[in-house]
Amino acid sequence: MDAARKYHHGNLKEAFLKAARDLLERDGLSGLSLRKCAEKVGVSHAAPKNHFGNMAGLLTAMVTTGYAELAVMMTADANTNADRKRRRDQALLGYVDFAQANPALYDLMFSRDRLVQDDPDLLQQIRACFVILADCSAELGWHHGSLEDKAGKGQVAIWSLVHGYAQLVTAGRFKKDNMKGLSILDILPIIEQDDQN
Amino acid sequence: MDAARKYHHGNLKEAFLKAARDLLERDGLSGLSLRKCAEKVGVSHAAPKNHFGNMAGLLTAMVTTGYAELAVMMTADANTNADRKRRRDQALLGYVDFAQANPALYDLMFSRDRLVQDDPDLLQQIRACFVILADCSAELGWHHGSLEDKAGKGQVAIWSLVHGYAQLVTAGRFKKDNMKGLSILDILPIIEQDDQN
DNA sequence: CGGAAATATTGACACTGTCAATATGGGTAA
DNA sequence: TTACCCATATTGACAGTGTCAATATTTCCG
Repeated sequence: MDAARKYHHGNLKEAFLKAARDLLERDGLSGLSLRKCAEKVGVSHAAPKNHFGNMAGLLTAMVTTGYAELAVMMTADANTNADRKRRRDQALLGYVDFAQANPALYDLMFSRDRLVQDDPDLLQQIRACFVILADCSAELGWHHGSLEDKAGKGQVAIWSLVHGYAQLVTAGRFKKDNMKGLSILDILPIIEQDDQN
Repeated sequence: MDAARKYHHGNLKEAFLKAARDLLERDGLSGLSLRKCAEKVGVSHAAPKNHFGNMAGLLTAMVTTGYAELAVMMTADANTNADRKRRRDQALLGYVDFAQANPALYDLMFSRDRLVQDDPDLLQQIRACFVILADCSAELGWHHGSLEDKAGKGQVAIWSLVHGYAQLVTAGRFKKDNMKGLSILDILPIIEQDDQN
C-alpha cells in the first residue's frame, strides 16, 4: 500500500527528477548532489545508478524535460490558428517566462559542461524548440540577401536575442532603471526593420 | 635563484590563475579542482587558501580578469577616434572573439553559481564592459519613446543580442548551414530600424 | 638582530560520484 | 501455484574533492 515503504519504489525515476529539480533551483547546481536527492526521495545513495547511469545522465534527463516544458510554454495557445505575429509574441513571452520560472535549470540547459551533449532525446527536444523559434523568425523583415540567407539570419538573430535577454534578465544583469515595464516584446521591435503594423 | 624551489613561490596568485584557466578550458568547469591546480603549479593542496580563500574566490578572480580582458578586446583600436559605428563594430567583433577564444571562462562569467556575485572588483569590471556596450547602443535607431527609454532599451537589446549570439555560437547551437560566413555584424542590422548607410 | 606578518605545508575531516557485490521482489512461463 | 529471470534497490568500499586547524618556513621591517 504505502509506496514509500516498498523495496521497489515504483516510479523512482520521476521522483528523482523532481527532487533533483527542487534542489537545483533551491541550492544551485553546485548544491545539487546525487546523495542529497537519494536522501530526499528516501532511497539509498546508489539507487539512481539504475535509472540514470551517472550524474551526467541525471542532469541530461532534467535538461531534456526542461526543453520539453519550454516548448510547451512557447506554444501554450498555439492551437488557435492565430496569425504568425501573435504566435511569435506568445512564443517569446513563454520563453522568457520559462527562464524566469526555472533560472538554474535554464542555465544548465545551455551548459557545455556536465551534460551528455549527444543524447538523442536531448537533441530532439532542442530541435523542437528551435523549430518553434524558426517559425517566429519568419515574421522578421529583411532587406537584403536570398530567401535562404534571410531565414538563416532570422533564426540566428531571434534565438540570440531571446536567449541573451532571458539569461541576462534572470541573472539580474540589467539595472532596474532600464527594465521598468520592459519585456522581450519591447525590445523585439528592433528586430523588425520596416514592418509598422 | 630557482623560483620553483623556494618555499615562498613569489607570485603564486598569478600562477594559480593561469593554471586554473588552462584547466578550465581544457577539462571544463567540472574538471577543474584546487588540488589539480596546486599540483600543476607545484605547491601543496592548501596553498590557494592564502590567496583566494576558497574555490569561489578563485573562480571570481578568474572571471574578474576575464571581464577585464573582454573590455580590452572590445576597445582594441578605440584610441583612434573613429566614428561611433566603427567603434561599435569593433566592440561587438571583439566581444564575440573573446567568447570564442575562452568559451569555458565566458560561460563561467555569466554563472549565477559558484561566484562571489557581490565582489567589488568583479562588479566594477562588469560595469566597465556594460559602459562600452552602452556606447554601442547609441548608434541604434529607435522610433518611439523618450530619449531615456530609447537608451535603456538599446542597452538591453544590444547586450542581449551579442551575449546570446556569443554563447550560442560557442556552444555550437547553430547549424553550420545557417552560419556560413555569418558574423555578429550580419545579424546586427536587425537592431537598426531605419538607418541604411 | 629579532620578532611580527605573510606565506606555505601537513594532516584531518566530511562529503562527493562511482563501482562491484549482494539482496529483494515483480513478472512471467511452465 | 511454483520457479526462475531480471529489473530494481542496498551495502560497502574507494579515490577524489574543498575546507579547516595546527604547524612550519620565509620575508620584511623596526
